Order: sequence, then C-alpha cells, then structure tokens
Amino acid sequence: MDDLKKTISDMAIYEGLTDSDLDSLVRIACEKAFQKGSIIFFDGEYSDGFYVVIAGRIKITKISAKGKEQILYILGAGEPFGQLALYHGGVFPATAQALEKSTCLFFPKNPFLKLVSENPAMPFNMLAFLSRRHRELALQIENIALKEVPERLAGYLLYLLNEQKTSKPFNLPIPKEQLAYLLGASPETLSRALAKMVDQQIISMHGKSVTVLDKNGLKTMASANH
Amino acid sequence: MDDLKKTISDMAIYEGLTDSDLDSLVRIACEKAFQKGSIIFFDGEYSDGFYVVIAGRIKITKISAKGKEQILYILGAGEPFGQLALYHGGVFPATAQALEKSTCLFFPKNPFLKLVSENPAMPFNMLAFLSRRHRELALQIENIALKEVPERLAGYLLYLLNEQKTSKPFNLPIPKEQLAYLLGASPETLSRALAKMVDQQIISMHGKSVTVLDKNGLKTMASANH
DNA sequence: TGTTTTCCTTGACCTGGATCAATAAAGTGT
DNA sequence: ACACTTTATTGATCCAGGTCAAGGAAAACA
Repeated sequence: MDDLKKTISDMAIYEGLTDSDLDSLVRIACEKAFQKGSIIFFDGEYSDGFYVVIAGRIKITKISAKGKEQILYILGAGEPFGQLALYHGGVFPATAQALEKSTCLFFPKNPFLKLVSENPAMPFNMLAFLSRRHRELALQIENIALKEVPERLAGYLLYLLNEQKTSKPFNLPIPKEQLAYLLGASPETLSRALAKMVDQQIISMHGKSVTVLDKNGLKTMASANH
Repeated sequence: MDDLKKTISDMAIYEGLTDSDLDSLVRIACEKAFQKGSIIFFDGEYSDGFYVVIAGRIKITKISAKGKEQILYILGAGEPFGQLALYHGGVFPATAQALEKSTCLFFPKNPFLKLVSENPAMPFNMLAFLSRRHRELALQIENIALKEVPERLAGYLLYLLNEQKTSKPFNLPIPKEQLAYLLGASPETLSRALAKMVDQQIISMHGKSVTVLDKNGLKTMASANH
C-alpha cells in the first residue's frame, strides 16, 4: 500500500471503506501545501471540494467588518474541513487559514460526490463527523454567550489537561493571541486572566508551558456560579 | 394516503423516499403533544430518538448555571430536531422547549437507524439538513461574538422582511423576551434597541407588529463598520 | 549574531450592555 | 368585566472586557 493510500485509509471519515474505494479516493485526491498564515479559502467563497489535514494546524474562523476575529475550530492531522459546502449552500461558511506550515489533501467536489453516491457507508461517517462538529459549535456558543472569560479559559485548560493522561506541565498548542480569538476574548484580556490564575496559584506558566497546580480550583472556576 | 403518511411525506428530510419506506416510517412514528413552556428534552439527556415539528414552535436552547439563556434555533413545522444524538454522543447537546402549544412526531432511535441503513438516500437528506443547521450556528457565533446588539437586531429584522415578499408590516414571530435570548441580549437591551430604531424612524412598532420605514437604514445598521 | 518583526504583558481609560427596580401594558382564565 | 399573571418599557447604576498605548520578550530572518 503506497503512502497516500495509507494516509487516506487512516482518516476517520473513511473508516470501513473497501480497498477499491480507497483506490478511487487516491485517484481524485490532491496534496496541497500551505505556508503559515496563508488562507486556504475565504468565508463565502465558492466551494470546489473539501480538505483533510495531513500535517500542521488549520483554523476555521469568522472575521468581522471591523477585523475582529472569532475562531470556530482548530484542526489537526486527520480532520476534514470545508465539507459543509458539499451538501448545502455551495459556499464555504467560514474562512480557513493555516496556523503553521501545513499540508492538506484536497478532494474535488464532483468526483467525490459521485464516489459517495456509490458507497452508502460514507455519508454515515460524514454524518457522525458533522454531528460532532455541530456539538462543538453548540458548546462554543454556550461558552461565548453564557460564560465569562475566566470560566472559558479554565474550561480550556482542563480540556488540555485531560488530553494528556499525566498531570505534567504541557504546552499551549497555539500562540496566546490565537487562543484569545478561540475563547472569544482580546489578547489583553486573556493575558490578564492567565496572570490572575498564576497569582491565585491555580497554574504556573513559563512561556507556552503551563503547569496545573490546583485542578479542583480550575474545576470550580470552570463552572462558576458567581 | 392517510393523514400521518401525508405529513411525513411532506417533510424535507424524507424527500425522495419510496412508498414502502414511508409506510415503515408511519409504523415507527409516534405523535406527541406539548404545552406551551414544556420541556421536550434536556441538554445532556440520553437520547432515544428524534423529533420533527408538526405544529407550533420549538426552541433549542442552552441554559447557564446562572439561569441565563441563549437560543440556538427556533423551529417550525416540518423541521427536525434532536437528530445529532443519533449519530454522535448519544445525548442531546441542548435543551428543547415548546414556545407555544405544539405537536411533534417522534421517531425512536433504533427502528429509525435500521431504516436508514437500508435506505441510502436518507443519510444524504440528513447531511444536507445538518449542513444547513451548521451554517446557521456558525452565523450565530459570528453574530454574537463579532457584532453588537443593534447590528444583530437589524439583521434579524431584515431577515423577517425578506421572509415575506411584500414590505408590509409584519409581526414578530416570537415574544420580545424570546427574541432577546435568540439575539444574545437581555430583554431590557432589546427593548432599548428597538426604541432607538423607532426614534430614528427606521421602523415603527405597535405591539408585535413592525413596519420597516427605512430598509437601507436597516441594511447600513446590519453591517455597521463603526 | 544582531536586527527586525511578531507576540506578550501591563497600565489607564472607556463603553456596551447587564442588572436591579419600578411601572405600564398585554394576555389569560373565571 | 375583573383580577391575576406574564411580558414590555424606562430609568439608574455598575462592571467585564474592549481599546489605546507603550515597553519587554521571543521568534524569525538575514
């Protein structure tokens, strides 16, 4: 099995596909490389296919007229993006931008849809994926609309802490500015919120590295009743 | 064709189904009535199926520990809700509550999934629906995170204006308190924002009835650059 | 290695919108 | 038509967090 085929067969959205389906995918797939900061597609742009991250990190983001930014998701290896436009509307609902040097596989719309229509397992995988994303977006709204910045931050740090099994120090996976945009805050506000947590001995921080000193304190903070 | 079957065949998610598939759906469907204000399911509750609105209005909503509320969608006749849990997670990602006396059809999970697996057209319809919802949620985040209340309100009024073809007065489809929760504002703030629009002669308002006096003014307001 | 650029932090200030409170208006049921 | 409950308006106050500004730390680059 060649490299590309192996890469594709490892993708969750393609779980359970037959060998010949994988071959068809290999045939239509096309690799694209992106520099840090380069735009993969713009909000509202006509869609001619969708992408799966192979390496690097991609942010899916909304940008206002004033230039303010809200990150919807940050995606890593194996995760698809831009599929919505395949099924509804025909244009991308948000902007995709590389947070770092990244590589993606591109699947062009028409050949892909043809393939899907011939294989009943695929829409089901896609449904599961879209459902997960949908759930994440609902959570985003909950966080932004109903919680304050320190709560959101605490929730995010707990999420990072649970990602790794140990309670060792970990690195913030993205620059703090980007984290601010993910949490729906200004970089200044995030900086202050972090400083306050350090002050309260809930975490300690050196550059990107964070150590959780008081997990229970974090939990309390994340579900603050005020 | 009996009433229930007709109702089901009119639903967009069931477009293009064969007669025998419709019959199967009729067999598993079950009608449920809800009083104004009654909860259909809670955020985080285990899911045993999903619903389609037949009559009335349902809100899908997130509620914080402090009791603050953010409406994600408001659904009317023909629209499905609660399907996410079928495909991922197994629990409802938000609370569903009847805004008024409503009737829904309930489709129990297991029989439905069995049906779906036998009919390849259905997941595709569902994908299209989920995609549309996803797009709406992304828009919600954009509104809440990146725009101010007057902009969101102007956008919503334009949406209502475009729903009907004429530029005649129209009624707000929901109470102003609920509209506030949909727009991510407090009822007081919404009240003031509406009062200001009346003051600026952009709209006039009598109870639930709104007349748009200055559509261009509304448009400007909806995409304010500040 | 130094230089430029980007990112982070901290301070001072300001404002959109939440909250509290009290009244008015609209619905609802009897 | 009347009492009761729910919804809407308006005023006064307060604060989370945005914005502007300026200095420091890290990265990126030549």
